Amino acid sequence: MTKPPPASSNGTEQGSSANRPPTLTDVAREAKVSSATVSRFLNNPGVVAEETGARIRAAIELTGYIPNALAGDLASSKSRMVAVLIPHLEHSLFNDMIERMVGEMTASGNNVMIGLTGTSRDRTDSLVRAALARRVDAIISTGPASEAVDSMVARSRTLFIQVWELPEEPVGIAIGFSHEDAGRDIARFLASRGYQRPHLVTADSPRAQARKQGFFTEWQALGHAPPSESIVDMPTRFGHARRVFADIRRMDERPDVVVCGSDHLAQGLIVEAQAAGLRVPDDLGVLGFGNNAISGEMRPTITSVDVDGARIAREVMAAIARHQEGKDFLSRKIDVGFRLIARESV
Amino acid sequence: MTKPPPASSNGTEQGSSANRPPTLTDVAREAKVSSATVSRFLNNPGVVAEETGARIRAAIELTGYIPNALAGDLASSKSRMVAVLIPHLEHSLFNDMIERMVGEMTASGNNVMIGLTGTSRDRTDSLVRAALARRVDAIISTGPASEAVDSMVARSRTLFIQVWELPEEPVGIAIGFSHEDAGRDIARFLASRGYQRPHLVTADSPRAQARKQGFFTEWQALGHAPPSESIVDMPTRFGHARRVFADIRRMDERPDVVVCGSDHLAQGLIVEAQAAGLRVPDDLGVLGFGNNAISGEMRPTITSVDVDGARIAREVMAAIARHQEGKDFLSRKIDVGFRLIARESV
DNA sequence: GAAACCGATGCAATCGCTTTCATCGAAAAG
DNA sequence: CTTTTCGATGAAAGCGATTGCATCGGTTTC
Repeated sequence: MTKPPPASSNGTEQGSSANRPPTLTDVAREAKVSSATVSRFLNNPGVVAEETGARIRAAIELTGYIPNALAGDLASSKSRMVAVLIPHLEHSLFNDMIERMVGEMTASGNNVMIGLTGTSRDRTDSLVRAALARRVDAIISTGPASEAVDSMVARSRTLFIQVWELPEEPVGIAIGFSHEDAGRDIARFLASRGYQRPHLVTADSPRAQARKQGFFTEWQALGHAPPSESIVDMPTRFGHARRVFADIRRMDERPDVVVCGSDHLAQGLIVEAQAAGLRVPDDLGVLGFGNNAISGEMRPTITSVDVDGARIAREVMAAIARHQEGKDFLSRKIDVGFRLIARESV
Repeated sequence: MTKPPPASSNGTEQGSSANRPPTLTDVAREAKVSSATVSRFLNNPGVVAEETGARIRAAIELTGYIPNALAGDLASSKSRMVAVLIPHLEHSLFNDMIERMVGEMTASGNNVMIGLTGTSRDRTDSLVRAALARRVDAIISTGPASEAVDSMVARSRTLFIQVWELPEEPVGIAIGFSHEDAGRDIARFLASRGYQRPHLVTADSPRAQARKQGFFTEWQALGHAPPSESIVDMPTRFGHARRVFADIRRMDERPDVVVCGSDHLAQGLIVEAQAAGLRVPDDLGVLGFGNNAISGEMRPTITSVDVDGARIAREVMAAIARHQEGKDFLSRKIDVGFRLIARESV
């Protein structure tokens, strides 16, 4: 339907329909109002008179005007844009959360700039810098940045939201849960199921380490010997399963359950175990993390730890909204908790 | 290391260290040069004298200056930012490609705005609009937009790159391959393996339909009866497997191979088949699409169609570079092809 | 009927950079 | 020794919006 004719028209004196894209002023001229009014119409239609609005709408249609957000953001010194920083896109535990956030942000007229930090601190730093340079309204990150950047962020008006984690003293605010508690609960759960020799697969990430820590402590507090362990690189993924399974088969005292850092890895282990003729969970239990959609659909279904990505997304949105209204935060840490979901694989 | 002291300093007359973030001018004053020089230093260090550069660097350090990209982009009317539009983040065939693109873009100082279009044309349109409003250098999309938007894009200076597809007349340029050819090759391949009754799982997307079309045509040209089919919603994912497998079991003439729209679905089918006691590929072949990392790691490994995501990413980067230099394109369509990778599952 | 108010709009000053053009001293060319 | 050339810098005009303040009819209010 929208089918703007060839730009030009019965424009006033200046035949300004050159080649450059139409500006607010062009629209204003066309609608015979000031550019201020057009701006108001665009940002707050309520304040302009019905009939004027109609004229402006027509002028926009006619000229094929597209607002220049760069100029608008500069003038208003806000960007309607948030940055999301995650380590990876493939094999990410966060995709579900991100997908929801992006959806909600977009729906509320914000845009999302995405940055992949990898595991390098430097990349994170430079991405934070880029985000600050764009004057984003908020930076959502799964990890902390360096101290240098922390202070940059602190000095700026930007809200820094760390998700999936609850550091002692967050730079901005944190929305997440205690990975140590998660590790502890997993230990208790496995103990309650009568498992004797868990094998931990941990990646070299702060979060994974915290879970491991929680697990170790509790497991030993429950009177067991320390569990065995495999280390994998980040991110924890399906493909790691072969090596991990090989590790296990090589051990003298075979583990009776494997605690994985992600559901994808858990899935991989199930596949490996089955390929080797083992039954899950009878011969080997497998526990995932993150409660990805697949865990409910795998055979056997995977026991996992659920983190409410939707809740995190909502809290993030709420935090941004509060921040934009200039309100303060009741608490700088929001614990969204986690839930161990018992299914068939353990 | 970077540890900017409390902003203020022995600044000249104006004690302008108020509360607002430092600007170019602040840095300039501090370094006793004009703001133009600081700007030059930032964008093209080569043109400023060694010693001046040092002073500026120091001033930046001292003030904790972060350039305002909004202002910069407005002034130079380019944004060093590209938009990437994909249907979903979870279960996306494109993640690998996107990850590479984001990596390369970031490395070359560009930022990436990500948009999730879902399957709605409207969402796509409004995201394109948002991208144009931000005056992105390029919009990379896996699908076309509406006509209305097409003309907006055409009118703008923005490069529109459609990936993973090769439409007759791309709006901007297209980097992809023929899905119809892929379907055809799959048909030939299965025929050459002696399969008789393929079952197609297709989603209601143009690309999936094109592949199906190619498959149907070739399969029948080879003298076979039309294959059976299951329809699933987008995106094609692991979880669809249960229903699809149930479909198959219910059929009178059981298929001997299932052609899936993604490796995740293929994985799901293998899991279902095995859970039902079937052996893959002996009792049932399974063919994936996209050559995700898992396909080489599954048991059995999954025969799939590989699309060179890295190549697409490179071509995209090259196209953007060419476009930024104002050069024209030799061709508006770049065929990156595809490769059928035979593994164990078929 | 004058004062106060109000909704709708215009004027013009920003926002923080980039970039053209001009300037200026020093080195190279004549 | 003058004239060019050149490298380094400054002055200032935008870039395209937003927004505080002023204006101006027309209502209300008393």
